[in-house]
Parts: sequence; structure tokens; C-alpha cells
Amino acid sequence: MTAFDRSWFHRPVLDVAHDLVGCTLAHGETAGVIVETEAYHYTEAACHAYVGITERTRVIWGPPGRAYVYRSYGIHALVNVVCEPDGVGAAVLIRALVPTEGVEVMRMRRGPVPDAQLCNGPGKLTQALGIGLELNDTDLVGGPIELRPAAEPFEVVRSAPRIGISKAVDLDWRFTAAGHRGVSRPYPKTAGSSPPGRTPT
DNA sequence: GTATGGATCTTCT
DNA sequence: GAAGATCCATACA
Repeated sequence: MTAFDRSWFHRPVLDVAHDLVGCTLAHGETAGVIVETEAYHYTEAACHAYVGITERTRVIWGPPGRAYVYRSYGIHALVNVVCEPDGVGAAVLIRALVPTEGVEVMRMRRGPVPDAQLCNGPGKLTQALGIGLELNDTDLVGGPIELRPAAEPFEVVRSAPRIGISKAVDLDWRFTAAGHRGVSRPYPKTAGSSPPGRTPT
């Protein structure tokens, strides 16, 4: 068995986000080990599903074990793993991978960057793996995107506040592989200030 | 090495 | 009309 059973995704989003660290995400001839995830649930404001079911968020509310791919800031595709039962809005954002297969292909897609930077960001890993919006709402069980269980479970992962959001920032729903830096992005200098990348006018 | 601001466009109010 | 789960180039120490 090289893929998860669908029931694996039929669990609390925090459990899935935790267990997803160390697993392998594969698409085509490229693959990488997940080293950073973030959990999102419709009960908190940072989740897209928080607003309810719309044309955009429909997938999150759908059956578990599917991929929710959406466009962020107009230019990046981000991939999420839908989990929890059908009718519950919950998903896990894949934030960072360590390339393991098809590294040459990744380099071609990503350009001349250090290997450490091939997949160290949610928008970068989708580009490296060739995952686009056309893969939104595709199956992770027997679909084009494959998810493989961890060869050996990561013993320690730590939870920390999520990044790049402005709501529900106090929830420690980010999971990073122990001993790995994951996405090397500095936190906002002062807690409670505006998030990076946007300056209010 | 670290900090700041712009690019870009879809979705929702 | 405004906000957003980002990335990259540039400026400065």
C-alpha cells in the first residue's frame, strides 16, 4: 500500500496536519517529504471556509481526501488537503517540502535556486511539483496527486502560530518537522502589528 | 544578513 | 472597492 486509505483523512484536522509531517507528496515524477503544514478549520476566522460555502470554498466543505488548490495574491497556487467528514470545512495547508524525487525537473521549473529553496514555501512547492489550479478538487486517493505515508513517523513536531494571516493568529496550528527549519520566514517584528507584505494606507 | 515594499488577480462585500 | 493562507527584488546595516 503506497497511499492512504480515505478514512485516514476522515479525522480531526489537527491530527491530520500533525501526521502529515513526514509524509511524501508526489505529483508526476516529482515528490518531496512534507516538513511543514498548517491546519485550517471553518470555526476560526483565518480559514477560507469560515465565510461558509461559496463557489471557491466548496471543496473544503466536501468529502475528505481531496485536494483544494487555490490562487493566492493573484499569482501563486497553494495546495491543501481536505479532511474531516463531508460537510465540515477543514483542510491542511502544505507549506514546505524537502525534495526527494525529480529534483532535476524541479530545478527546471523553479529556475536556478539552491535546492533548499526549491520547495520551502507554499507557492514554491506547487510550482516545483507542477501543481496548478486545474488540480483543484482532484482526489488524493488514486488521483494525479499522490500522498504516501511516512517511511518512519517523525517523532517530534512542534506547533507554532501560523504565518501570513491576520486573523486567529494566536492558534498554534502550524506543524514543523523537528530539526528542520521549514519555511524560513521571520515573524512580524512586533506582535499584533500588521502582517508582513502589506502596508495600510 | 535583515527589513521593506511592490507585483498581481481572484473572490467577496 | 478592498482584502488576501505569497514571493521576490532591492535597500540598508
